[in-house]
Amino acid sequence: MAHPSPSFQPLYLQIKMLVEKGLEEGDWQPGEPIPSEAELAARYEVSQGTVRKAIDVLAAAKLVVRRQGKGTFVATHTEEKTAPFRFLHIRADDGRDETLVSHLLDVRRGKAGVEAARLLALKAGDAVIVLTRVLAFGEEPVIFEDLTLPGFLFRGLTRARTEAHSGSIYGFFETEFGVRMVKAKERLRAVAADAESARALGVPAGHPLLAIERVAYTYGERPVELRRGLVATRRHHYYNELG
Amino acid sequence: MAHPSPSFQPLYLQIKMLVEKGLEEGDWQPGEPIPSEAELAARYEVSQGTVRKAIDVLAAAKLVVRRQGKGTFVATHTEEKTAPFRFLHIRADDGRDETLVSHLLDVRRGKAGVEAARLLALKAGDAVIVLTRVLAFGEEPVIFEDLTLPGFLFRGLTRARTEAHSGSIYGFFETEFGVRMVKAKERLRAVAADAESARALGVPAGHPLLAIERVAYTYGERPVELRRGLVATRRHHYYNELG
DNA sequence: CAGTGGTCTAGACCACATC
DNA sequence: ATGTGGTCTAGACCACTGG
Repeated sequence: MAHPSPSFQPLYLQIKMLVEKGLEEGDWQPGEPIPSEAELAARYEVSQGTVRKAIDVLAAAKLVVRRQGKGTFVATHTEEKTAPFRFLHIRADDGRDETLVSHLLDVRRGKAGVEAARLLALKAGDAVIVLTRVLAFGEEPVIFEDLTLPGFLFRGLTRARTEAHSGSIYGFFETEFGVRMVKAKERLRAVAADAESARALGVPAGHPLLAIERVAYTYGERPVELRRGLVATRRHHYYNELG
Repeated sequence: MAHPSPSFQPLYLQIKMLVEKGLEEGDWQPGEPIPSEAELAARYEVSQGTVRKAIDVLAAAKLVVRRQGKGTFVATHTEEKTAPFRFLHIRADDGRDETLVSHLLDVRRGKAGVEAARLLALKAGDAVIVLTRVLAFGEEPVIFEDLTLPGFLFRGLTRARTEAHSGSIYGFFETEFGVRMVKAKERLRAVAADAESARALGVPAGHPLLAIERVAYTYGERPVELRRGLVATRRHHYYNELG
């Protein structure tokens, strides 16, 4: 049955928002299936084609994943098979995929400075947690980075719990804190290594490094992570495709 | 009328390939409309819905642009209104959009080295044209780059003709040589400025620069440009969104 | 086998642009 | 008024998955 049109937006976008709200509110967990198209069509009293268009949009934004014959699943960062490091754009020059190892250097609590507060939509002085780590590809340290997280979303995050978790850190955030990264914006610059980062990455002080500033977002464009990384681009590079 | 299914691929992908071939062969020029969905449906004897799905794919790949009420148009790099610099990811830190000025330093013909030949799918020694230029944002020189082009595609490219053209260089390639850039892959690194680039960009020798290597492609994944740029990230950065 | 997403059709109507 | 793309429906059938 049709809803003739008591609205401005097309029906399928309204349905999309309803399903998105369900995702946001945790009606279905990451990795689990959402209701079938037929069921959603019945529930919202629209045709299956309209539900399909709605889910097309969500799938394009990678909030859900379709699997023919099985169903539509809530996207997750924890699945080995598909893409455990969807947001990692650093690649080896020779194309090998080396094992990625994280060395956690520090976890501390603090207060947000004005800049971090602005980028994370907090107030200056709000509680934050800052992780510092080095990522090594194979044996070689390649990335030295800080992650700044809003304290109220990551209560109970400790060094031990973080180290206990294997796999991508976004998988950890997802399973342990229910925070799902959905989108990110990055700004890249070239900078000279200072003493600390030079030591961490095994390059001489003053060596050129690729600086990446990332703000990552959950549903509804809400920023939930600020990351500043320094990358030694000796045998690795940042890869990007432009369409 | 339906074609029951004498094939492996879905019908709409077959239609998509037919339309894409038309684009590739220049049946319709950049900026001009392709035939209406109804006409394509009649021509290929499929339903309009199937044509729509085919065009959806082409629109997602930005080969065409839909405009409601007007038609579907061949994408172009020459239109001021939409996005004259679709592939330029360098932005000012403060978000201003300064006028972009190109200073062409050199145009010369030469032979492809092994590396350039590999990336451009040529044979080493094949004729290439190399442009060298500086891009300035406002008054400030920001990018110093080389463009290496296959000679056989850009016959008659001269310094004078290049300078005569205003707007994006991809617009120039499109209108003057019929070469349309459709996609590109980039690799970014941090490097130290050598004497030449330091002079061109107004930074001290050894200053960290963002090095961007781009291979740009036309239809069918055919590489047609190799670009190596050095970016002074004093008050500018490389912007990227991750989905 | 039944259930899921994927394709395809035919037709109605809406929103927008142009004449 | 006409032509374009955009939405929506109802129903048929295909392709794939799993019990």
